[in-house]
Amino acid sequence: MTYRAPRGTFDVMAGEVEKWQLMETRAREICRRFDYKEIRTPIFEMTELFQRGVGETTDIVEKEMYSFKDRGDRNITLRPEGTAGVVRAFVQDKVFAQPQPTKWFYMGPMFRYENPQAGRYRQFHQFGVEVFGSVDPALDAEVIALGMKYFESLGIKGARVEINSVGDRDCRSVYREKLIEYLEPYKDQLSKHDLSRLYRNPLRILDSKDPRTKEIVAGAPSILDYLNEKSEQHFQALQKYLDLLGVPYVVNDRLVRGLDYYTLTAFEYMVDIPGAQASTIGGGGRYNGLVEEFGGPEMPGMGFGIGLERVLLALTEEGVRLPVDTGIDCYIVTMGEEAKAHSLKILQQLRMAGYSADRDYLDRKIKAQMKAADRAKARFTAILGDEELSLGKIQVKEMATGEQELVEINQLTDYLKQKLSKA
RNA sequence: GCGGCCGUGGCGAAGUGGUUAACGCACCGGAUUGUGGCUCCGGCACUCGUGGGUUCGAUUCCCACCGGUCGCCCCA
Repeated sequence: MTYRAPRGTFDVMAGEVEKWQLMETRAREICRRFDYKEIRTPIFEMTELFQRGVGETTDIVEKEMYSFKDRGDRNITLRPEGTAGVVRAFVQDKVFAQPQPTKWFYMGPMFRYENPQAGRYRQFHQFGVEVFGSVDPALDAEVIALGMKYFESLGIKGARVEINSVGDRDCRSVYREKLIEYLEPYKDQLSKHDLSRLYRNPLRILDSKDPRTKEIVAGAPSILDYLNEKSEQHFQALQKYLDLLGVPYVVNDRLVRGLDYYTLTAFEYMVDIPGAQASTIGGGGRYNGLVEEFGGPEMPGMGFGIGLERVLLALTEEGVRLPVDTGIDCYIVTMGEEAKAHSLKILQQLRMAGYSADRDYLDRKIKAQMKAADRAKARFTAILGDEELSLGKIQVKEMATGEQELVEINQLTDYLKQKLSKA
């Protein structure tokens, strides 16, 4: 084997691609119902956009970006997540000047330079939504519910959501100080990694996986005790709306997302996937300062990103039924050069009439052609030889029953139409 | 970046320091020169990830590298 797909990437072929189509179809459908329009932004952006947007101290920016210089010496990065580009588009195209809110969804590949494992790839895919222009916590609830309905529509039953509030800039800076104050005495007990985050990004220590750190963090103050009036009200209202919508959720005050831009609401979708320890299949939150950060007006935002590779894992794990290969309507078997040539015309007619049809292109004998018809799961096989051709007729065999009829060639389409509509 | 496991035909998988590298599936052909699914027969790896070493001899032993996979960190 000379070439293979780059590390952390993969090809999707027949048998698997149907699952992807299903995930995409359901996403579009749910977005239509919630009135979200699709937005497509470039797969690469200027590196600085992600540095500013995602945050300098995040793992994504520090060690996971696919960055390079293009021939014009520009610093380019393959998008590691969807929000930054969408916000950039919102500002660049001055969509903020239009009636609000703006409700968008997107779907497509994202890139992160990480070591691949179950449910983690270097090119992975996300379905995400972003809403701009409203601070109404009902919108937070709608976004969260949209994701849950998406999982439901795919037949994933075990999805749940954890929510938290990381407060606004004011209360978060107060909390940040309190947290550092609490952690400082344990300085020498923190793992080197956690220690390195103590002053740069202390909130992230809260969801550290290090066992010792976990013990220490267990006694740390909760951000929920430091929410100011506004943040507290927002969080309470969100919970009320989620209850109203019947969305099951758990409040997790240690939940901190890996991106810096979140304010107020932060949440994660989880589903247990045995085999892979990755239980998070999506996450999101509010980012009320991001539009301004990118040079737009003060304009709130809210959204999520869902990892389709992980949805796929959940789908497979829960044994969700997927669309099956239905096979073609008609396979044309021919004998002789004249018949072979004529079959092209018949094929075209069938196809234009809306039927799926195919024939042999490998000069195979009749037996092998029949075998190919069987493999193509053809419901009917039309057999054309010199005898039939001279009569202007064609043998039509129904594969399931083995019944065969001689039909006028120019009535083949009608014949199939009648037969297929009965099934 | 770190750690475990693995690397034999299109796929799955056995095997051994030494003449022809099992088997199953798939595929191709034939039995049936105009008819699929069943059956039977035949074909299908100048070679065991790559390079180096040990040896009279290596797919089998050792080393390195590459790749895959799972995990850590972190996340989707």
